[in-house]
This record gives sequence, C-alpha cells and structure tokens, in this order.
Amino acid sequence: MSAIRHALTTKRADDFSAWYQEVISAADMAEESGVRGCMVIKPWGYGIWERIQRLMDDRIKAAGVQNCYFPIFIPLKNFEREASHVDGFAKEMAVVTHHRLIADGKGGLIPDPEAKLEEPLVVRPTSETIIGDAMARWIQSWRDLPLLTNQWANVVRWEMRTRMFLRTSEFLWQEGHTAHATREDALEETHRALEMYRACAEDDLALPVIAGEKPENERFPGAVETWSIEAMMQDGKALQAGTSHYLGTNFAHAAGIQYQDKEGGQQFCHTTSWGVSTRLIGGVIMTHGDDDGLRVPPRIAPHQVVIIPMLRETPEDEALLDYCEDLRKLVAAQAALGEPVRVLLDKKPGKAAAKRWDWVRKGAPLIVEVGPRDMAEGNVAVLRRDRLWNQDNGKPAFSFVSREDFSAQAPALLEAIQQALYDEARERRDANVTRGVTSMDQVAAHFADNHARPGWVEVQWSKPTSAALEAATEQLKALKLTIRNVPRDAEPADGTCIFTGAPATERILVARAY
RNA sequence: CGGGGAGUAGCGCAGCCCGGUAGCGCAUCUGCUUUGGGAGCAGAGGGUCGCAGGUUCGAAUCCUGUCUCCCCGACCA
Repeated sequence: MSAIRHALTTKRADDFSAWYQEVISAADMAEESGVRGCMVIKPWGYGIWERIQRLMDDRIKAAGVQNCYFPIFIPLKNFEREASHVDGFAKEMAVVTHHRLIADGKGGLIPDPEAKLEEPLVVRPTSETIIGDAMARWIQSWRDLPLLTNQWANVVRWEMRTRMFLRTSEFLWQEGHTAHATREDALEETHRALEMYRACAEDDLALPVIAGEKPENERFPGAVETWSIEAMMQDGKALQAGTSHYLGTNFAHAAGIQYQDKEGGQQFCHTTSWGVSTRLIGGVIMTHGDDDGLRVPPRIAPHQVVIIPMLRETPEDEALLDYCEDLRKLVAAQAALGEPVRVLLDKKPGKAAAKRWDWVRKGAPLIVEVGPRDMAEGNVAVLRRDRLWNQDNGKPAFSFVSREDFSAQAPALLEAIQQALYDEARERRDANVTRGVTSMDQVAAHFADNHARPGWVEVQWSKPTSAALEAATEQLKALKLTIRNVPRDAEPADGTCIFTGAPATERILVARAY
C-alpha cells in the first residue's frame, strides 16, 4: 500500500470550506468577478448548469408548464402590496434610481442628478409580484385556469455573506408560477413541483433528498405553505436544494388575480411558485466531490467520456489521432441514460498525464487514455472517476480493454457510475440521520460531542405555532440548529413533543444548514 | 451589517516590524535528454505589490480612505 498523491492540496477532512473553494477553482467551474457576491461561471460549471437546465426544463414542459420571460426590473410599488413579502425582501434589494451617467469633472462618471427615475425600479429578487400583474391581465374566466408558467432567469438579492454557488448576490434559477381555481388544485401543483424536484435531484443529480414541509418560521415571505427538498452534504450539514410554495390567495389579493366562476361570481385565484437555482451545483460539489476534485454524475456531465491521446509531437501523432477519432465516433454512436453519449476527444497539445489530472479534477465520469502501444494492440486505457485509485499500489486504477469492448461497455459504465454516486451518497445520508432522540438534552449532547459529522437528527414535535414555535427555534438556535422540514414520508408520530412535552403530531429533521 | 484575517506573476507563498526600486516553489515558454503513465537537466518570459490619496529625496514596506475575498456572528424563499 503506497501513499496516494491526491489531485487537490486540501482534503475534505482537514478543512471542508477551503476544500470546497479549491474544487471550484481546480475544476475550473467559476471564479471571482471583482463585484461583491457575483461570480463568473466558467464553461465547465456553466456546462453542468446547462445540463441541469435541460433535464429540468424537459420535466417542467412534460407537466404542461410553458416558459415565458418577465422583466428584470420591477416597479418598487409592486413590493408594497404584499406585507410579508415586503418584510422578507426589503432588506436585500438592488434599486435602480437613475438612467444616465455624466462626467463628474474629475475624470469619472456619476449618475446624472437630472436623470433620476420618478419611480425607482428594483432588480428582481423573485418575480411573484410582476408575474402576478400579468396573471391578473391574462385570467378572466375559470376557462383560463390553471395558468402554468415558468421562467429561466437571473435574480439578485443583496446578501450579507456570500459563498460560490451556495449564496451569491446574483444567481440563476428557474421560477414556476401557477394560478388555479381552488386550493386543492394549487396544493396539487405545489406537490407536483416538489415531486419533480425530488426526482430530478435523485435521478439526474444523484442527490438523495428528503422532501417535506418547512415549519412556519421558515416559510417563503407571503406563502401559506412552503415545501422543500433537503440534501445532506459530506460534512453533515443540510442544503435546501429546492422549494415549492402554496401561496394561497395572498398574491391574488395583492395583484387582483380573479376569475369568473361557472356561477358568474368573482373568485380569487390560488397561486403557487417553485424554484431551483445554481445552488444545486454547490450541492453536487459537496455531495460527490472527493480529495481529487469533483465527480460529476454522468447525466449532468457536459462530457461523459474524455479521450486523451498521448501525443508526442511526432508524425505518428496523426495515426493516433485517427485511431482516437474512430473511438470517439464509436462511443458517440452509443446511447446511455436515454441520450447519445457525450464524448470529447481532447486534442489540445500538452502532456497526457497533465491533461488527465485536469479531467480528474473536473470530474469527467470516464477518462480514456490512448498511447501508440494501445493503438498497436487495439486497446484503450480506461479510468473510472468514481473509482480512481488502486488501493494496493496507490496508483490510478486503469483498466485496459479493446477499443470495441470499451465503446460497447461505455453506456453500462456510465449508468453504473450514475448509480454508484447515488448509492454512495444515499448510504452516507442514511448512516447520518439519527432517530429516537427524545429530549433537547440529547440533541444538545449529540451536536456538542466531538462528532466529526453529526448529521441530522429526527425528533418529534407537536407543531407549536407563533410564540411557542419561537421559543422552540430559540433553543435550537443556541445549538446553531434549524428545523429543516417535516418529512413527507416519515412514520407517524408516536411520542411526545421534544419542546413542549405534549403528545407529538409530527416528526421533524433538525440540522445545521448552509 | 458587527468582530477577526487576508489581497505581491496563472496558483501557492516569502519580503513589510526596521522604507533604498521584488523573490521562491509549482505552472508557462525554449533547447537537450527521456518516453507506458503526475519525467530530468539547463535556460527564459511573466508582476505599475487590490485601488486612491498622503508622508518622504525615495513606499510592496509607514499613515488615511476605499474595494474585494476568507472565517465567526447577525441576517437569509
């Protein structure tokens, strides 16, 4: 057993936060922009987002939802109409007040005082209010319902503390907005979206998640119910990976979204909204990354197979490139996970070994190296990113197979990697959810211990509200804990409330969170 | 937004206390050697020291302001 020389300098176990940042730069996913809280998403990071977008968009459209685009600028007045929405977002708004710059006489530029906007515009932090305006125009009759819209957009929230992908001032997301005739219809849509997110997270991103309802204090501003999917990161902290809200008639009242029912009466619509963002990429990193960089699940990998010819800048290179190009065509003609295999022949000049480690850090699922001798023997050298090392000799675990066998096996390998990443994350998650905790003392002991990874704790409660809930969350806050959600699929409660001692009605998950 | 730390070559860092015109490792480029798994040797290129003022004959170094990043807290669909 030799010491393994990992591709990153920081190990997860030593400094998870520094490791996370190193993955992002080493995998060339994103970089700082110089503007507070804003990042440049580079091709490999954006390529992963494009894959997520594509797969999610297919699911959205399959549900009969249509894409639209609404303005990035929202009249300030819109936000004054829904009281809790104001409270939720007022503190983090970017506001546009001028429409022209003039020279300041010192070589610089300043907003022209003469060009002040009569009514300031806010850069959207979310689009409920402006889409509400549109819904009020578009909906007249019960025949116009349900109205199912979605948009892919950027949003801005002036965050105090930012982290790449997890919390940035500007981020990319998808926001679905729907209007329905009844509460039941709107709740059904809320749950449909939640289930869509669960399926996308688990099947596409290989992120095991727990779907459930957020407690009252964690609701979206203006929502009647907020539901989430929660994923466990490798340090045991929870990441809210997607949310779906039942908004009741709150926004319908604020924007006047009404329809005439079959009896001729005017009714307010019940609306929903739901979203996932580039934060998912942070979740993928912290779930699947290892001490050699990222490991991208094949379904969302921009390149699933990367072929690296061992070029030597000699005339023989040409034959080797031909051999690799034939391999590329063979593999690209295959289908895996329901789509043509995405394969890249990396012809860039440079040492094969250096390029190999670049792709390891980026996390391409299958890396294939081909040298002159491989070519002579009709072989290729295959490296599975999810099983990188030969533990016996501390070297990369290449397997040598014929070119034809590899191309035939590539789809099955990709499917196996997709499944292996999910299984690994699922086992880790399941091993780190603690049940049977029945007192706050036990909770405190669990999280106070020198647990490297305390994970999540499931407890029972009586769903206290308002002041009683506040008292409960204060106790948790002292331990830096939050209620993640009330798992949809949990067993029925059978004990007493950990906060009040009353008979419990639900099970909740308690954890530290991003 | 409060407390702490940091910004010097693509990356990681030294130099700063005690002012004298910038250095190391990796990476890059060139040459030679090597050639089945993260090559060796030699040489070279690359930095207005985050930005703006100030002190000084002279500022990476001292002073003031400001921007950005990291950690802790507050806040956070």
